[in-house]
Amino acid sequence: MVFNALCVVLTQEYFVFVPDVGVTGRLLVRGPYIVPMKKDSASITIHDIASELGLHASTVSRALNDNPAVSKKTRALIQAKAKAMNYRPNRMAAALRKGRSDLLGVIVPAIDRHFFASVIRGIEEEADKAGLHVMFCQSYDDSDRERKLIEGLQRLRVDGILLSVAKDGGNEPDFYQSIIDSGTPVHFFDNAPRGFDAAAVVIDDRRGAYLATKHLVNQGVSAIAHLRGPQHLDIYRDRFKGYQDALLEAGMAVREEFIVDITSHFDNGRKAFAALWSRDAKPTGIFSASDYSAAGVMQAAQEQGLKIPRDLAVIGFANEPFTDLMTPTLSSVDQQTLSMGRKSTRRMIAHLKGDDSDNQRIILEPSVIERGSSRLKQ
Amino acid sequence: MVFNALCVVLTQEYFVFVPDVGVTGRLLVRGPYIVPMKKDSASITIHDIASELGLHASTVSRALNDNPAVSKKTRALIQAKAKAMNYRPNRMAAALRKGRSDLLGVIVPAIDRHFFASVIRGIEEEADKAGLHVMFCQSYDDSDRERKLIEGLQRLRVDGILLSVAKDGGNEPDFYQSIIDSGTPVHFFDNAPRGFDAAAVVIDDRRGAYLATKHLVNQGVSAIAHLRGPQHLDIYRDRFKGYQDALLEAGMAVREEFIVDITSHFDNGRKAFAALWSRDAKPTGIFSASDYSAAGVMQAAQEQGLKIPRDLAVIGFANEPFTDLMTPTLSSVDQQTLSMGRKSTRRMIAHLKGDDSDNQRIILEPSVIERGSSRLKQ
DNA sequence: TTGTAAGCGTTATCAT
DNA sequence: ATGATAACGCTTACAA
Repeated sequence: MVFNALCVVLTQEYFVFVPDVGVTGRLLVRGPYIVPMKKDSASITIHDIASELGLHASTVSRALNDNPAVSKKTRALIQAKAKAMNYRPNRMAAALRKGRSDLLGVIVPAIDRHFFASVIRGIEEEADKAGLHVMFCQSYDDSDRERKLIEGLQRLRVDGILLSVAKDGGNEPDFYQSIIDSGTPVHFFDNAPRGFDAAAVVIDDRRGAYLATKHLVNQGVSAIAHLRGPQHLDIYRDRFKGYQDALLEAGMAVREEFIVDITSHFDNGRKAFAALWSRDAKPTGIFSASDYSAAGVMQAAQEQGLKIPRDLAVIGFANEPFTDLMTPTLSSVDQQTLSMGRKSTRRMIAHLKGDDSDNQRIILEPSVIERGSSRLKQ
Repeated sequence: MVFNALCVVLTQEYFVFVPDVGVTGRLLVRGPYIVPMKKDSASITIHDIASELGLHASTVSRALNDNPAVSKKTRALIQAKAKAMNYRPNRMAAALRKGRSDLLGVIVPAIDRHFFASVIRGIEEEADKAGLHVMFCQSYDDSDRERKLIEGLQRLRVDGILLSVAKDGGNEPDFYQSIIDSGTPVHFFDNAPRGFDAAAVVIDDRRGAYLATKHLVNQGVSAIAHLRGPQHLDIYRDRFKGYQDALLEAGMAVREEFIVDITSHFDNGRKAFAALWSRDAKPTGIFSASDYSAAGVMQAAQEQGLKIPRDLAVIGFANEPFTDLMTPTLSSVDQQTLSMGRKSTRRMIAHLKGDDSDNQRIILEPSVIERGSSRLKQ
């Protein structure tokens, strides 16, 4: 019992009637007295509830956890009392005792990319269902920060980590393996390391790029450029491969002067346009590995007086919501983000329940979203 | 000590040499023996480190917390050992004992709105500096969910909660007051309840709206419509007031037919344009309380063949990054998001350190970002 | 059905 | 400078 208030009563005379005894009389009260204040709900424990009810803390614990061993009556009594006292179970204490925090750690490069916000939504849905809480962190694509975040989550004793690897590519597969070996389950999504068997849910980037490029081919575009992401990352290498697949299938050459290296930013799209238009051969279509860069290209092209899609058809990758706000709207590739989050989380939950056998790579199917920036026919 | 591996050795003969004693001989080993496996780093405790070093756990604790009472030598020894053993302090246990989790709870409507993602970045910066960890949650503007999240954070024993109130406005000021009374410090940002004294960092919405509308006036726009946010929310009432302030100052009437009620969505912008253009009087400028709706208006207007800003000048509110990607780029009002996050967090930290006197409303100054959608004069 | 007691991994207050 | 010990709030095996 904690005392946080001092009630000073020096001397006070009360006129009292005690009903149970039927006695009336005078009562002289002297002080000071220390009187317990109403406790903060954060400091109310099962012991407080127990003592109010003349029970033991263990019974209260059982009742609040719906343990069938406790009688219906006392359970109802206890639960009502807990509610009345505004009791908040201390999850730290429970976690410490149970050796399980019911916390899931999630690390993404940045939460304000719609792609990740949407995956997170999928994760949240499944975690909520399972009664897990989720701790989101941003690596800002910085692998040093990613390592620190992982260690922080381990200190918090999260039950598992869902990770989309930082795109600076600074952490080796060995590092991730060592985390898993240290006893923290790690499942990957989106950008997953290769080189060892780990549970992962990824998109088929090669096929997504193939479909996007093929879409341009189908629209009758014959000179297709590619804004290519950093080639030290698997996902961007795969997108480049898919681009080549579609060109080769259509009998078109992969032309060096039609490839511009970018990172996923708006300004890089503008620069890419400038680079392409400084060369002799001009493309009539662009497949960009990034929506942001595609948006930059569109803006720069329009400033040059080009009509999109007539003079230049554009398609991006990731289906960010702003693609729908542009003029014309920007075609893109959808990555089944919600599904990615849900699937990842469901597998992690299965893993935590003891099924740690599933360390396959699940590969989701992307789909092209056709919008104004690439619609030439029909 | 936990044993998680069984090493079965039935009978095995070893030829051994014991250097310290200088004895050579035969050793007959019988089994089975239970052999401790290398422990998961999550299960290594200060007791393990202590016993490896022949010290006591309390000394290890002191050393790892840089308590000056422990000698330089042993401290270095202990810290090296902890590193070698890949020790991860159990924050749950520390929090339980210290009565302080070093966790900050943050609730925002949605993390994929750039406004909130940016405030969060500011929060993260300051929290990192102070060694606090942050738990982000999304209310999706649902006040039921907001209540559940708050309770969840209380169970986690976060030291304080930073809250941007859900925009469905379902929770009364009394509710928030009761949370604070229950002992959990709550500071508000962005959308803060009125009716009681609570620490809050908000933007001067009225002034932001005034500046935006005045900007249109200065560009020579004479018929200015307003896409008006839900009037049960202070922030949108204020933006409406600022709009009126600027009109009155310019000697313009506030015309009923130029006001359309929206919620902050792209489609509502499109609908608003349709509504405005179905009426007799057509505006030549629009101040929208939301960037998303402003984007919708722009798109719908352009589809009708209107030239922006020539036929219709547009300015939004919030300065979402997509405003820079549009054609033309969309003017908006910046809300000092980073600053909002930083200031909020710094005050909460001061509060947690014992200074709970500061429950003022801090009001930040907004600024107009002029872009293509409203630039009529040079 | 309920009570008792031990223990989860720390930190803080004593001793030594 | 270090060790012993209790306590934080909970769960759970065991006892009654």
